[in-house]
Amino acid sequence: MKRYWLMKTEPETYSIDDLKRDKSEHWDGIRNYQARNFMMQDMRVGDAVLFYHSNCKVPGIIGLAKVSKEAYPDFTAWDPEAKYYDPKSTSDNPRWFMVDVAYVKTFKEVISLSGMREMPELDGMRLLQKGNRLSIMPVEEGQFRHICKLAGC
DNA sequence: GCCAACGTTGGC
DNA sequence: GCCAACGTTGGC
Repeated sequence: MKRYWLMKTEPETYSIDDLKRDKSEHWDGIRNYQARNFMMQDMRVGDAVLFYHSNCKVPGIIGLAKVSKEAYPDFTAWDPEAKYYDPKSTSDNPRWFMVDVAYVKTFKEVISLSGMREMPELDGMRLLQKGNRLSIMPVEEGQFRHICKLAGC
């Protein structure tokens, strides 16, 4: 069964343009167990990913990507120089995992968070729930289709 | 830059 | 196992 996801990133750190340039990239730095478990247990190659820009002028969904490699250990956790170094994660017993994500398309216009809050079709969407801080979360098929339709894809 | 919401850590 | 303290996320 194909699944649908939303993945957040700060455009100043890694934007949709960066992914377009790289074509496919490993999604390192996830240090939250819920997000990790989604990657490890549920993400499969070919799953669709809504690409979300956070912490910026107009937060919202800016494009489409897809999972291009299933979960494997996040080796950046082993690097003492890396920003998300975690001494409790080792190569023998990795604590953190990542998937690879491939570029699909950039939307002509960002589908803003505030806009999505106005859409009755998206009622109950996880992204819109109060206090939500997950950087990786599942999206229901109907919600995904609605967003795709708006984006013209 | 502020701050609400949430997750994690660690003392007890 | 409780919970206070702390750190982080991310909208505004």
